Amino acid sequence: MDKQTITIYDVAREANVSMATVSRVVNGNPNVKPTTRKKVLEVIDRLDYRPNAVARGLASKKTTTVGVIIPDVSNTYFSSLARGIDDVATMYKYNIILANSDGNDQKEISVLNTLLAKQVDGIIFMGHHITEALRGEFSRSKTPIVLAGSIDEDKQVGSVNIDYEEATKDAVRLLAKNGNQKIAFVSGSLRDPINGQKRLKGYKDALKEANLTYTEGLVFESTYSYKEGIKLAERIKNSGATAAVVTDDEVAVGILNTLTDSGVKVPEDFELVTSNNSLLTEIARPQVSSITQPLYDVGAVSMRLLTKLMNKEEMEERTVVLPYGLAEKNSTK
Amino acid sequence: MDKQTITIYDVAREANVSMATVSRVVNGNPNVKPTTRKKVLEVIDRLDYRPNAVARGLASKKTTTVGVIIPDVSNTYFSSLARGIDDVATMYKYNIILANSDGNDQKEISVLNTLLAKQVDGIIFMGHHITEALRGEFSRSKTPIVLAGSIDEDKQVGSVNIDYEEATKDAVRLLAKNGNQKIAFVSGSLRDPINGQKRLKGYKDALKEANLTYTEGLVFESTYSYKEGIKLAERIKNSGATAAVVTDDEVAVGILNTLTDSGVKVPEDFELVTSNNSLLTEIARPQVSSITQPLYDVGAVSMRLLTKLMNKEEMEERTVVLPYGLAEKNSTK
DNA sequence: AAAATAAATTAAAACGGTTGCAAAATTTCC
DNA sequence: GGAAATTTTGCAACCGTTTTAATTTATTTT
Repeated sequence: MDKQTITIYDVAREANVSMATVSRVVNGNPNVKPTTRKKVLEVIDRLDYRPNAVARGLASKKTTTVGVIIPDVSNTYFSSLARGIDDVATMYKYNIILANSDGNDQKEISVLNTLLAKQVDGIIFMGHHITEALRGEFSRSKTPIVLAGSIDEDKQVGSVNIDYEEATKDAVRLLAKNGNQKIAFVSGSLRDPINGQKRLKGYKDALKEANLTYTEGLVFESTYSYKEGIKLAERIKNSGATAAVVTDDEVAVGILNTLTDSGVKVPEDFELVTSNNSLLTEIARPQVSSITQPLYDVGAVSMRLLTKLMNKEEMEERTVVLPYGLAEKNSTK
Repeated sequence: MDKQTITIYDVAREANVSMATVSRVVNGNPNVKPTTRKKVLEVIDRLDYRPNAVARGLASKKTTTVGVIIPDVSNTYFSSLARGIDDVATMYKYNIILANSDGNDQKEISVLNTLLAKQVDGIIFMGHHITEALRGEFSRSKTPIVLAGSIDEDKQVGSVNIDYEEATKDAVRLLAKNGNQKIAFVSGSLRDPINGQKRLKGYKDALKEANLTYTEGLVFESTYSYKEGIKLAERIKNSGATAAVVTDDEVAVGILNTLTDSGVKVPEDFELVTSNNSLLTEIARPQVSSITQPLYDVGAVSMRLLTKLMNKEEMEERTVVLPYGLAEKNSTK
């Protein structure tokens, strides 16, 4: 009953050659006489033969598939990276298996293992905090791995990021220059080294530079959501801060809208700089000044780097740092 | 040099059983004596054996992988669907290969073919307009396919959607009820049957119902982007419309912000209803009334439907229509 | 306790390709 | 025209599982 699938063997028979020759034709191997190639191609076309990628994968030990571990595709930050990843993957004839982890330590490990079981040729990992266990899995596996928009001290794997520390510093500098004495730092989990180490350090350093004192009371940790921003607004206002650097656009806009709705004038009474320069910053009124990150490129470059690792190409540096910018809009003076 | 991979054969040898028995243990086949099972599991654990999914796929003709064709992951509408798809996929032990098509006819076909070559067990397709060529590929392949948030007359494949026609009708009814005589219809490409057939029909029907006349001058076709909304605002205003149903939130907010910035009072002078109820509708000021669609669920249900098709379960209906709602916020009176 | 039945296990054939090596065919060179 | 060199081709092992049919072992039945 099954519309039986036609195999390389069928093609070989019809074309009066061996499977080996068909395989060579399919793989563009040059050691085939032009006339033979033509004959085989005709049969392939006539039978509408399509090589079974699974069988190929088994025989060649290459699946032309890479695994992508992502906290949440429906989050624009990550989906922008994902888009960059897929575009470059496609360019190099790879497909991506996309797996959401919710940034959950357990899921990250289990998903990593299923990806390895599926024999992906490489892995791109996006996450917040890399646990010791995960790091262990990373080094155990001989499959190349690249971190995209995620950092880890252990430089065993490749990674692509921007200089979060300097970027945050620039943002705080701007706020300090504008005369703010109390600048809040509103970030996601400080467990994420991007926040807890890089950005926080940038914040502290910039304060010091401006002769401002660091107080824990001005540091706010939150989850990434608009609602969280709304909740936070009151507390930030009460802290006496007159400005804030925020690491997430949703949170930033939540704060902005809440303050504005309660009569606070932005930027006159309160200044705000956020970090991802997403569409939200354009839509909000006033528009929100923001650090700009080349998200798509971070993804694209990660995948490019991964292709090099998969090809075992020699390379200078596997830790890439992309340039960032600062877009001054209307939430800063 | 290669940390050589350990195979089912190694486990068999170490455990003094045949590969077949190991295979049964791994697959939870009950026909294994408990003591044997235990012995094998110990060896598996000791050797840290992990079944090669590619070999399994070849032997069993099942890859526990489904292909997902998506116009653009970085678009929140689709990434919401994608998230629902992946969650249910994970629940049923499937992984997804995600491939962006940009809604491009050519890419859709080529991507479909590589997914089939990779022997995915099923496919979820999201797209705007299904060409004859694509439909041909669909029916040629015996791999189950489900359309998510996409429609096609040809009911050969499964699909999950909301009733776009009724939803649009409801939105227009609301605007008509509020006294608007000239209601604009701002949609994406009319080539997409969701717009060109369903929604447009709902729009026309509602107009008729309210004794309003349909004019082409009030129909605006645009691409889905904030910028496009900005451009459109002026034209819409000049059309004499005092209200609009918009099919995309970015476009809607673009229109809203532009009108507001130019002094038009919303909802007093102009009313607006959009269609996806994304975060943008909350962030914009005033907040935008919107049709509500269970995007995550559309994805989730699509995947659930696909699992049934992959299992060859008998079922009544493979065309699922999920409920929608209408959230009245501040862009309508 | 032998015969019949059921349960557990094994051997070996797929699954559909790739690839190293040897053989065959072709071309080159004197 | 024939040996040597080169290009094409085919053979067959291999990739790591699943799965069927056959065999062995254990359990019931009488």
